Amino acid sequence: MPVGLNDQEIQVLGDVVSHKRKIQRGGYLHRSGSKFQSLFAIRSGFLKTCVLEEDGRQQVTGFHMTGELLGLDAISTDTHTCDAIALEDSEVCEIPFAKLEEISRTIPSLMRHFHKIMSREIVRDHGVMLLLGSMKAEERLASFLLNLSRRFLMRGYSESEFNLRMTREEIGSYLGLKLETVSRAFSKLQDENIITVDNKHIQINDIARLRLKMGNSSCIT
Amino acid sequence: MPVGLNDQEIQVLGDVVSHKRKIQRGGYLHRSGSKFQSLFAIRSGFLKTCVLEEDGRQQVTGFHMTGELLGLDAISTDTHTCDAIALEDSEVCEIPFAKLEEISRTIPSLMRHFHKIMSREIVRDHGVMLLLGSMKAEERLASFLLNLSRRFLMRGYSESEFNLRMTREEIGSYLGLKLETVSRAFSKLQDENIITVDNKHIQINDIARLRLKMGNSSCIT
DNA sequence: TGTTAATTTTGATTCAGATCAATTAAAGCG
DNA sequence: CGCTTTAATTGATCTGAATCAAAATTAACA
Repeated sequence: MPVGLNDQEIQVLGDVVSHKRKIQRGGYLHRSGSKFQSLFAIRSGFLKTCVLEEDGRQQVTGFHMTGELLGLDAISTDTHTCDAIALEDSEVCEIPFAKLEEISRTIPSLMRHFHKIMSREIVRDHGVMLLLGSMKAEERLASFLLNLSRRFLMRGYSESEFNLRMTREEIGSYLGLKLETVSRAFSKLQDENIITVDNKHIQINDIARLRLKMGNSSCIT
Repeated sequence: MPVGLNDQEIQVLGDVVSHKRKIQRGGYLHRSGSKFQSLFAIRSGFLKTCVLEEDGRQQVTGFHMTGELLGLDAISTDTHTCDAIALEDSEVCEIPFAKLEEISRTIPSLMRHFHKIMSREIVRDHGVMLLLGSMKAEERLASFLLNLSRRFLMRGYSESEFNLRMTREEIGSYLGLKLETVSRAFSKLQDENIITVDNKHIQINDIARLRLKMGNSSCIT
């Protein structure tokens, strides 16, 4: 559901503007404050975006996987507003933004598509705002897992079994919870036989009940 | 800070595509689920956007004033994802989106400007996510007031004295708090002589201390 | 492969904010 | 203008998540 391109669309963009870049686990794709030149389409891997607060702690603003587009926030001021860090070895395709704008002038469908992607990011953020503003810990985690599940499914992976790339602390940061609370929520869902947790390996045993846990189905579509 | 156009920019757009529309207090500019055709530039007034949850309660996703652009979320699916309701008599300028895209193809600076506006909305949402994910009640209210203050200032109004257009409940919904908590936070700030509250009338007595209250200055820029 | 560091789980306690409840104040309206 | 409805304040209590603390597990790496 989050900002995404299908394989074919990535291909089209790739033909036009392609400059691949590898980032290894823990490496930065870009840093907050750095000059914005290009958007990045993720070809493989898994990244997080986060902002550094002055006290040194960081707040995760999103997790991003293959097919998603990073850097949309930087268009506003020509400066990146967050760090993008690889949670596993990743490969991205650099898309010089000026070029993208230029090309989209002559290909209306590309322009339209790009606008839809930006808009989808806004809708996604509103979903997260709803989650943070109105859901309790267990509901947040259920939403989060269902969101990951759907994204893995869309990419041809299992929707019921996957490995988390991020720590409990990073999940907590994203969901507005402390890591202990995240851990407890995992344990609770496991006690109810809704999921099976083995450290980073998650198995969803009863997706319907997980959806019920989330309650408010309008969130994180 | 939120998505905005200056007077001149509104003028430019207005020359190209202008169809004004008045919405009286309590009226809908658009409803969730309705077909998306146009963006709306606010010429005067004050609106809120909100999503209706299935239980009938509504969650406020934003407050919007003169010069701001509404409807960006609807581009994604050609369907509005939220309700936009006037909190006071308002006037908007309708901007048919297809026309905007067409024109922006020939005016690069307009296209660029539009992209910046969408991006700014994403940045704004990230700020709200940060607020909801990591700030406590008093800090949230301080952020909210400072944000309003700055927006009023940008529009030529007093930054230290203004009337709220929304209820405590709507503020709470936006900030992820209950209305009682919002009320208590107002009282607390007043007890500390940082602000003076007279129902909907707010006077900021010590903007520096209000900023300190907010703490983490990276939020809601 | 052993040693250290990081991560995760679980328990006990505390606290901010929700909830429940009642009063006061303001706004709509016949 | 008085009556009704809606909004706001304030208090008392309860609760979910934070915090503090310790143990267990996993990962990193020399």
